[in-house]
Amino acid sequence: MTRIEDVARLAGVSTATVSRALRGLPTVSETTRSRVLLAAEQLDYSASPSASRLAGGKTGTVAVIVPRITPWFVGAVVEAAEEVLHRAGYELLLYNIGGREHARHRLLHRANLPKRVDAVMLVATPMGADDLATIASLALPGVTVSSGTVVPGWPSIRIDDRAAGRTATEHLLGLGHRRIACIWGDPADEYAHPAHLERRRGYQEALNALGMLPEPRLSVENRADAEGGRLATEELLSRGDPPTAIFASCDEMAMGAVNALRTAGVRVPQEVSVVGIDNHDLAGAFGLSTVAQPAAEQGQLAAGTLLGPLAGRSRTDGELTPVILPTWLVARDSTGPPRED
Amino acid sequence: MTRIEDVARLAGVSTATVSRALRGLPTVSETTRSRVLLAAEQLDYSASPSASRLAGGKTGTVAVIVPRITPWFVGAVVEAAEEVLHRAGYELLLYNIGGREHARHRLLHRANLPKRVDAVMLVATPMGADDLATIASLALPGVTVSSGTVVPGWPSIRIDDRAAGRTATEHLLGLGHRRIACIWGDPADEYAHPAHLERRRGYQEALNALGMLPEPRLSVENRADAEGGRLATEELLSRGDPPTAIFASCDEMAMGAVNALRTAGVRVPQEVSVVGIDNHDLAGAFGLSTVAQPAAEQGQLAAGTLLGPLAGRSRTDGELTPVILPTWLVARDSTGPPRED
DNA sequence: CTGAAAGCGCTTACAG
DNA sequence: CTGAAAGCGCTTACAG
Repeated sequence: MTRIEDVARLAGVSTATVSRALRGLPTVSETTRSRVLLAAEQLDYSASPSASRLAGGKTGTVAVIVPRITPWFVGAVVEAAEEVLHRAGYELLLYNIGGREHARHRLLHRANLPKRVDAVMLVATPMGADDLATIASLALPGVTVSSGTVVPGWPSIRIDDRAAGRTATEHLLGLGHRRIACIWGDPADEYAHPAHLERRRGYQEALNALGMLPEPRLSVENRADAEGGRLATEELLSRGDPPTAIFASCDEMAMGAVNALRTAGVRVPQEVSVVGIDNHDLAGAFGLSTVAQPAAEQGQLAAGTLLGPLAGRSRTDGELTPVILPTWLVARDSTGPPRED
Repeated sequence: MTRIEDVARLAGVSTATVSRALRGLPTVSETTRSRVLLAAEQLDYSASPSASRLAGGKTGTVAVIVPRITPWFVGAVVEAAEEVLHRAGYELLLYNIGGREHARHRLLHRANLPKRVDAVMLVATPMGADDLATIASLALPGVTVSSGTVVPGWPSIRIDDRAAGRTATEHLLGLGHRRIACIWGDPADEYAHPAHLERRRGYQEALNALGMLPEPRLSVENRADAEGGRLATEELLSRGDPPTAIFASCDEMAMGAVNALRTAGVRVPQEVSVVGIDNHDLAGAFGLSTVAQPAAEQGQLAAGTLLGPLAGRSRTDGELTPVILPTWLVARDSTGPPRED
């Protein structure tokens, strides 16, 4: 491994000058800089990250914290953020804290985040009060993406989940449906993502706006995935007097619902319509009507937000208004007018 | 930030002893160790990674290289590997080299991987001869997961893609189909993943075994996602004299195929059967028949494989037989006997 | 614009 | 089993 000293010797300058020249600091004459660059090139030199970090105090790394990796939304956000970050020369340390309490605890208490990274990005990861306090004590810059909870001092990027729920429900109402069920995800445990709750609230608001009251028996809660959607829908069907339409709080659940209906011999959308939220990668192939949210844009924006603080620019400490990205209806084949009885 | 010296002072020992005690080295008396542990606890001390790396030469980090993050298989592998790695105390640096040639080049030539990580995991990322030579010159331990190409000296974990293609096709043949189309992914560019080619070969072999010859007009190539499956299927339908069954080289394409068929008014499986490969997360909700492969297991195994070299144990340099995991048929609702004409 | 020197916070022979 | 000291390879005031 060639060291900075080798480059300094070859270029005939001090190591301090090599360091400055290679990092593009302005206090180096052009002729010196080019000499250094040439020498570094010849020796195929690049600085040791560990040494730079120890001496400079910056890690050039950001921690991306996710609750899972496989869900479509998480993957899309991380993928987009990764590109922005790497393009800007930063590394991405991935932490999946999942449902595993010890993983969350280890990350927050033992991982020593401030010594490992310069910034943190929280994707779809709600935090309890305890965790929020811990994070605040880290004094790292950060950003949250669709995380339900807001970290004081960090920008937040998200959609308006309640509005998305309203849009989905209004789509069904507009088609003429009046018996609309809601299947929604994530039971209310400590780390449940509030998005589903919000979306359900949107559903209720849309009904209320028409003077309707959501029927408790038309509301079923289950896991926020396809399997949960299937189970919730089976439960719904077992209760008798089925709805003419189902609003699901995410596309995975909606797909499970469509599957359960077809399995039960119920035609979609002729007998029952289904609408979800997200515009999952496979929603198109599924023919699923949904309310789309821009996932990649959220990842890009979030990463972009970090670039300033990473470069040392302290954030404008003004009040941080959340960035709320638009959602929009994408009507496909899983919704239609209710059957004429 | 408390430093090792603070702990040493409080415990009344040297920093060398603190370092040894905290890392669990055997050359420390139990009474000393517990004194050190207590002091570290009191001061909430944990070693600075940068300093440890610089002094010790180990990064405690592994690079996970992927071609994308959103595909189901990649996410499932990374998720499983992440858990094993973090549990063992290692960090995970994520590199998405995507289709971006400059990302691949930067990672291999500029990122200085040996100074950043102790090991590398290649997920579903085939490499050209040039890249292989570069990787070999890095002299890092590593492992490949379903990457098509094998890196000399690295274990490889994968499935038998050709056998999977055969199994899928034999399923259709067993149902009585004789006009079976193949839609398959990834055109043959330099970085195309060979899995699709192999799976298609399995399809051909299955036909050959029955004395049949694959018809060129029943074979269509397109992108390895739902959209590509849709387009390939539309092309197939436009050629007239359609098949009674379609084998798709991955589930995403299969879902796109089912969608294209339904959109064209063709019932699945009554008029045309569709089978994929992977057992994608949503294949169940989709009712898709498929040949399943164990993704999480591949991630776990791969991460486990790295643990030895990471701990300093040099690999048994014997010949590395690839670990080939089993695949199995999961018949759902998208396949059935051909229509009686 | 440039250099000498100190220092970042650990780990590792080496010696005892 | 333990410690003093050197060293890992950079960056950063400080001085000029």
